[in-house]
Amino acid sequence: MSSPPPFASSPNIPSPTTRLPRRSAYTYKHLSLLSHSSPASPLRVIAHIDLDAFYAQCETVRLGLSPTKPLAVQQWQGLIAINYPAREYGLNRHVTVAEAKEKCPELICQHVATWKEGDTKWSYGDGDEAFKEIASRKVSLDPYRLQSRRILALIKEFLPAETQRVEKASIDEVFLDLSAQVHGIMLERYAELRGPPPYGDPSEPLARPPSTALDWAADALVDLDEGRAEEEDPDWDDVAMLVASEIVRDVRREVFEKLHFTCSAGIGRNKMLAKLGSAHKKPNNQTVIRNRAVKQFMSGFKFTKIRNLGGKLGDEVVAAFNTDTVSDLLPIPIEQLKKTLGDDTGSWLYSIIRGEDSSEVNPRTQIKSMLSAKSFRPSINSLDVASKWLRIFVADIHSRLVEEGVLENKRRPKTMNLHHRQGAQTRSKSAPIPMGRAITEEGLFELAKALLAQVIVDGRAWPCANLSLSVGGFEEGVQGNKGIGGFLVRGDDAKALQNAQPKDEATPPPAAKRRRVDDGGIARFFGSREQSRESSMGDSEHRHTMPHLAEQADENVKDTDIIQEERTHEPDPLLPPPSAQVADTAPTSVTAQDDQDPSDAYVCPRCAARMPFDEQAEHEDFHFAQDLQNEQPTPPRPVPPALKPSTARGGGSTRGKGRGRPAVAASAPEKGQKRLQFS
DNA sequence: ACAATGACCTACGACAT
DNA sequence: ATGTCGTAG
Repeated sequence: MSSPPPFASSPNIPSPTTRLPRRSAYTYKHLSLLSHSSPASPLRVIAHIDLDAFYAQCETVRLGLSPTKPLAVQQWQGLIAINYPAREYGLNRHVTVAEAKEKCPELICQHVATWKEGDTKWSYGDGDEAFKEIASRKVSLDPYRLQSRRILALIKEFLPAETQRVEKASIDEVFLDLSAQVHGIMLERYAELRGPPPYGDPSEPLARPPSTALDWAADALVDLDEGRAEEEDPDWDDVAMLVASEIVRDVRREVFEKLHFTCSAGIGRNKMLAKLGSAHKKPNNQTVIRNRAVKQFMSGFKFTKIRNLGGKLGDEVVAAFNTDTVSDLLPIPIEQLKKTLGDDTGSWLYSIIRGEDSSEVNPRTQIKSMLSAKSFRPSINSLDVASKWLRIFVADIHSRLVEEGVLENKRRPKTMNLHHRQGAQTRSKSAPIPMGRAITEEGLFELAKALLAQVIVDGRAWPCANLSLSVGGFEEGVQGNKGIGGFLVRGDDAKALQNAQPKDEATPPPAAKRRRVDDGGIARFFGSREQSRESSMGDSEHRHTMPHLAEQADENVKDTDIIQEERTHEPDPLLPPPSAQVADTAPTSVTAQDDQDPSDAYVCPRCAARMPFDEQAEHEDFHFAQDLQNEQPTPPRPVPPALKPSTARGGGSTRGKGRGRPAVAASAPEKGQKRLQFS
């Protein structure tokens, strides 16, 4: 327990004077990293927001009920969500409806919406009735997706666009990287943070923040680490947390006032801590895990509560070390973790139980796939019945595609997957969704049937216990998409145009030309017939940005796919802006700021380069980028846990290098890396 | 009172081929 | 590119 606190201002060493240190543990560099939401900034602030009993709240809101009434969401005979008032009665998932009503007679059990064969839309109905018709209905989570979208949209609207970084983590959770916004607010509030670093040296510590107590309002604060006192003066990380906490409170208030949903939130220096924090106090509360409280907070947990340790990997760790608590794991040396779990997983675990997690908030709010599925209670036994379900899946997926903006061609899926299960065996088939033509229900249906046919041909298909259909590989509409994929597609379409002969319009594509029988059969339904029908509906006009020339060109399709996948990663080669040339060649001989500054020029405090004022921002960006490259030869340690127990660990063979994450990750074997970013 | 459970539905990502 | 598996809520 006497391990040194992370930062230099440690009160560990009895200071000769009882006076407080006047310097912050944080530097100008840390502050600058903060403004760029860099995971390397120790000042980083991440929030996790989690809607309280989300499905239940959706129903309460939809029905206009008082949120104090106990309510549960029913699916067939089970309960899949229980609101907090109902939990007071000791209800939990998987009491049956009958048991629940016994414990809480006034409980409202609302059944989820369902699709019924032949329906053009899901609908709400009586729960008993739904259960009777379980064989002909499937549940729809659409109402919840809709609310989820509204909430997400509101949050994105509320946060300043310039600094927002929002990741949709699930239907009822988001991560916010508040670093950049917090940085801006801190500069506004504290003039002492604004200037350039003394001597132009970014490694100079910041001045200490005012030592007045911070006002944490009603936030739940986590207990401090041992040896830390509440009276210990705040540093800038505390200030950053406080500012973030204010933002989160405002977000939550907005969501409540505008949409009537309550949520819980966690605020911490990374995603893992934020996530643990949001679950700490529910409902309708927010928890701040200050850096000075991280150890205390973490040590109380079972590590199986930590993301990625809730499954097989967690079991493996439990088995290997005979404990499920964080605190029991802490004394285990990293070498032993690595030996037992593999290098990557071992060092990832070592960090994560110490509250370190450098994973980034992925600014992504759109879904990547959608799936519609049904488990068959008595299994089904015929193609006929299966086809009927495929119809429903397609209707479901198609209507969701419409909401996704596929009709306006904003985004469209590339592939379709069909999963099939009988008993323990599970099989899946997938196929590309023909490009360049409108996506129609009919087309999707025929494609789905073709996939099912493949499964049946493959082997025994009946009785079938589960079927699911999904579409994925969503691509941006071509407007905003400068990716080479889109470019080549365009080129290919053009080629297709040249090759295509009028014959295609008149006759179905000659089957003889096709090597693969499956392709042919499928593509026909997205072919010219569908196409002409679509265009007559005036749909294709929407896609003017990408000239899908109304040609179907089966033979050419195979040429198109090759490059598709290579959507290159972003790290643009950090080209120094013109004004930075000096910096490149003139090393860090920063010494004298001999700026007798003629007021028409800006002189960079770091490299003494002289430039017009309006190039200053760009130039600073250059240094920032350069710093990133210089100080973290390899990205500090994102090291996602190597999942896949079988391969990642044991053999220690890291030869799977060809795949996985881009470029930089390749330089993984870091020697004597310092990992100084936190200490 | 509470934890652990199992079935279900949806979604994401890694990896093997 | 297709298929399987692990994880999570």
